[in-house]
Amino acid sequence: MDRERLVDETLMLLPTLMRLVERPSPVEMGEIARRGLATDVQVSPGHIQVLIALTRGPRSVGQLAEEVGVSPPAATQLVDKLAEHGMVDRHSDPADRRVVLVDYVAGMREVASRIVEDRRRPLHDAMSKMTDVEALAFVKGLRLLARSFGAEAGEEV
Amino acid sequence: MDRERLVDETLMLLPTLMRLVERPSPVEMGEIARRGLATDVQVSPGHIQVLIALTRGPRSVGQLAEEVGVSPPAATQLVDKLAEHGMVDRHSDPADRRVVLVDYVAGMREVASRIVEDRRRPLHDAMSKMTDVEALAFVKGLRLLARSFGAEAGEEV
DNA sequence: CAGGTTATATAAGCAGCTTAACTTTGTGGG
DNA sequence: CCCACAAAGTTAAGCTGCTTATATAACCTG
Repeated sequence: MDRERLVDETLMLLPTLMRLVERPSPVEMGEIARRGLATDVQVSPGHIQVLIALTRGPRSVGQLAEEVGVSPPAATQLVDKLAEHGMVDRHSDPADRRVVLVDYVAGMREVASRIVEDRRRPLHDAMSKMTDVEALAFVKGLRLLARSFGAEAGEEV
Repeated sequence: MDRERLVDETLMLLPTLMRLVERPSPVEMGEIARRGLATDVQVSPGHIQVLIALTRGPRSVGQLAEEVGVSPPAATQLVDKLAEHGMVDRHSDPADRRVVLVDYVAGMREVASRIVEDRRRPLHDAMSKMTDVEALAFVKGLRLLARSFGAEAGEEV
């Protein structure tokens, strides 16, 4: 099989895809607005990643940075913005007061889930056109790529 | 099967992957340096996309913008930088002098191919761990996602 | 309790994109 | 024939999301 062509097609598709994903969609703003929050919110992929990570429980800023794959200052920034809009809260870990634990503001878990849902939709649509085997292979591919590029970038494991 | 989990994992993986892909890798610079060109070159995913697109023949700036999935000014910028480093050339289309045709500078086709090769490597490594079926499913998934997100972003077809 | 390390935050700066406005070239009806 | 409009590209201005370097506070160890 001609893998070279697949590789090149991936090199063409991946950046284009990410530009589309990054393109601000006004949908979430409406969703937030309906809750009486600020209407000019831009929800970036990074914010979505944080919201998803938090569904699995509170996280320190450092853990978020690692899970999302950004530097600690970038994680601080992501949390700043989400906190600014009342989505999440910071409180320092009683066990280690250097650590800042981030969690949903009470009642915002559901709002977050709706915001994430909006992001999920196009992805869901795309996946509905794949078989189970294809969907699994796709995600497996993403995992392999992330690992491979991570190694290239000198990621310590 | 639990598609929701796959969707969420994709939402977590995709942005992380793109950050890794965007991370400047010093490899290409070395490659370029060996040819006597400037050593401080940063080759972004967008530049790689242009270089790949040009392997299929000369392209107008507008065509490049469309293939790469960016606005015309962004395409101009990409071409600017590649031209600055002597990789590509502009000449106006004799048939329509508004059109600017972009093509490799003589002899740079091979250099470009080496630069792209460096980008290909981690991708190639990752794909070598997939079966043929998986690799095809992966690329098919990327295509579906690009289409789906493109539709969401109001892409005219 | 001094000195080093760790977790987060602040500051400064850069790359890549966007929209808006401008220039040049092509086109089609009066 | 020419004038108004459309199209291709560029220039300008501005924003976002990241990075590294630096600062601050808390923890830990001899």
